[in-house]
Amino acid sequence: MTEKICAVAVDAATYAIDKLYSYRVPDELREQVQIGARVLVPFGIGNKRAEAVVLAFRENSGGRRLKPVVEVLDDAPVLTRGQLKLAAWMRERLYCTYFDCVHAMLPAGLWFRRNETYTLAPDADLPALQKREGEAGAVLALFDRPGQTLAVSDIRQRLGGRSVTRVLDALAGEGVLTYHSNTTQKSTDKTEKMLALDMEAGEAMARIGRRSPARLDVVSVLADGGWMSQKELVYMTGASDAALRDMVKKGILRVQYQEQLRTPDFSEVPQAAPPVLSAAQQQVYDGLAALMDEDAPRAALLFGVTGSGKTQVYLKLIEKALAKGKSAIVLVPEIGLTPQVLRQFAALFGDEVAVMHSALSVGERYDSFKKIRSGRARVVIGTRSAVFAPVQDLGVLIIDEEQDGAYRSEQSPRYHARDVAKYRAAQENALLVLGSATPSVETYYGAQQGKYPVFRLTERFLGAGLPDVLIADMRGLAREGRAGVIGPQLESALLDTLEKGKQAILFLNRRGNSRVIGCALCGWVPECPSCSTNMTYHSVSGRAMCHYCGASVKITGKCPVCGGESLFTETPGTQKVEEELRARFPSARVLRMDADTMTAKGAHEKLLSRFAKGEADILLGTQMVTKGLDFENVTLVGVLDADQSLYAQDYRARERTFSLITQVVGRAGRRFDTGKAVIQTYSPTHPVILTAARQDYEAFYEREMETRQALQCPPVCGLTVLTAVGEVEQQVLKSLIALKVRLQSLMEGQYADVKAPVLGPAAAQMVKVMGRYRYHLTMRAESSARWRALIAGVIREFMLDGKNRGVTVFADENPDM
DNA sequence: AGCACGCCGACT
DNA sequence: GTCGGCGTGCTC
Repeated sequence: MTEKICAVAVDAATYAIDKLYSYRVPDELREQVQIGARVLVPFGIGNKRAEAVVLAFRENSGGRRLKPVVEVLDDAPVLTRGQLKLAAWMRERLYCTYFDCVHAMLPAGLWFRRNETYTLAPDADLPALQKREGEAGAVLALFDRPGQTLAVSDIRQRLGGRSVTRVLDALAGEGVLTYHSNTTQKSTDKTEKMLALDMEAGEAMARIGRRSPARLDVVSVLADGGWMSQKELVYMTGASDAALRDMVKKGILRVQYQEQLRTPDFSEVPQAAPPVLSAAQQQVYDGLAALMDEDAPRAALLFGVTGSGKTQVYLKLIEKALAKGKSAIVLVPEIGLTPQVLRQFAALFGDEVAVMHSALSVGERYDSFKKIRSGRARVVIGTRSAVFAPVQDLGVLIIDEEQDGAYRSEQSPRYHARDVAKYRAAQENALLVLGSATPSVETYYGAQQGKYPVFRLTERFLGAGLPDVLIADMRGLAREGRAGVIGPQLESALLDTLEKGKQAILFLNRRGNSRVIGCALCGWVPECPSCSTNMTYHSVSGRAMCHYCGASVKITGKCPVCGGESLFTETPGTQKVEEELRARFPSARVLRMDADTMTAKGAHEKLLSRFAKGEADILLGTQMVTKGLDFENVTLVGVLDADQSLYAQDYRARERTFSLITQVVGRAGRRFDTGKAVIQTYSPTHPVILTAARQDYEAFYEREMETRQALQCPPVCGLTVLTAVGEVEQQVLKSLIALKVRLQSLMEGQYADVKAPVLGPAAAQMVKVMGRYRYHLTMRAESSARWRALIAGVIREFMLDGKNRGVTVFADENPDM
């Protein structure tokens, strides 16, 4: 028989050395090693055990002597061939390891806690063995008696933390020790003890006799022959656990353990009839349904203004997918996954719904995963990571609010759920629906290029009108000697609202830690002369800097345009604004909602429901208050600092600002025509603000495309950013400059075909995070296989080069910066 | 990233 | 003489 060899992706491998490693499959594991299953392999010089996923089988080892697979961790594959293919696809595009991708696809509960042990042979001559030389003797000295078992971690610790795997393996080879590993999954399958009668009810009664009333109750409760959980039975009859155990022993009851899923129980949500579509909705649905029927990779943009009822169309599409025997995935931004939305899905699809989002516990997520993988749930609703849900036979994949930034992962793998969704839909012949009221510029550009048909919903639900939009010019406020963040227009609108007993929502529109600087008198904002993008302020150096090319200008405290001396850097936080509100409107009840007050689980809902009940007059917060916009009594919405997001140095900043203002304005007038929106800005004539105020996406888009063309940013051009991070600033810069030189020289020779200018090094928005400095190199180039090979190659080379010790580098394509 | 190997200074 | 400092190179 020929040797069997498997190619695996190893967990312990870092990006620089990540590739497929070959291992010999011992004969006794031949049957168990399967593609997509996890195995334990010795890795590195120390042969430390590492988890790995089998990706393929190979014929020969190329003449090398291979290490053997130690153990098989899964009886059945945890990843399908399709998922393995997706992992390879992601790895190539996201500059990450196979295992990073695998981690993204599987719930944390599926991972293992490992406890490896070695047991001394029962017949070992311990005194003789302990006299042995070197490490072997030292290891054996830790044993007190033959047959004893010690954990590897324990042995290692007692020997001063050195790697001991090699000696242990050698001793195991001699037969002195035997290896054993207990791998326990982090989340175990939860079961529930179920009881039922094991004989006729009458006979059972007779056996028990009148002296045990609780037991008689148990029999009568179970008389219909059904199963009931022990927990419930105890609750209903008052019988003790011991009594029930005894009844089982006597043969009156029988036990069965039923798998229990820690998934939300929708059984009490009353079933609802499928939504009735309006004529416009029906037309859109028909178009999308026809695409789904083509059973080929299809993608479409559902461009529906706020309040036009996109969800109804989604529900109908999912219903159709189910009717065809297929599954559906709906992605929503974190903020959109409210209990109300869930109930809407549950009312239509009942127990076929599975939820996946980050607020679930490890166990809950694991159970949702199981419910989906087994096919018990065919409708998945969740946030970003739900795009990996292991549904069988995907029919439709919907991304709601596809422009939302929450679809991009901030940690490795830095995937964008929309990109993964596109790939999945294409691979699995599913329909991809990108839904939005303000599509991302990338998506709309794709639609304009003919990549996706566009379906439009332009009518507002129930014909609700737009609110009055007031663009409040904040320039010159400082000159008048007025301080604070609430301008006169907003102040009077607030007074008016409070007088009428209505409610108001105020947005503090800040993002991350970038500081926009500008003139409070004329609205001037510093711009990079070579990149024509806004610069952001760094208080450490007192300079405004460009994050693409690294150029900077000194901020003197005086506006170069009007000479004014009131430069704003950032608006105060929610706490400060709250104080100001209390001071100016002492009788108003203010509710603050921000990251600080929202740490507890479910705090969101609690706060919003208090607001909905009218327990407060003003709701103040960051983006997360958008959920409150649907409340009937809210007639005023204020955006306190539109500029903070507008001028952030990020080519998507204008797009985000447009989207936010559009949503705010669109929703404020949802129920009443009396709604009012106040947008405070230092740039009252900025096209983004003007187009958003009148909900004119097309005009915004036209203008924005011109800007992107001028800036050479996506979707016109690809952007690749290399970031170096390290504790010694000079070293980070030195390494990054060397990397730049290396890139440039490769693009002179071997990679001349993908030549692109390299900008930087430039400081990151946050130059120093937790004692580590970050600098960027920026390149404008189309991402192609060749380009990615160049980038991946230089990163690997960089990380393997001893000179760069202490500095790590990673790449991102079209990131949010 | 770990981890082992190897070559130098401070200690019993 | 040796214990342990961290520079260097490898991971089937």
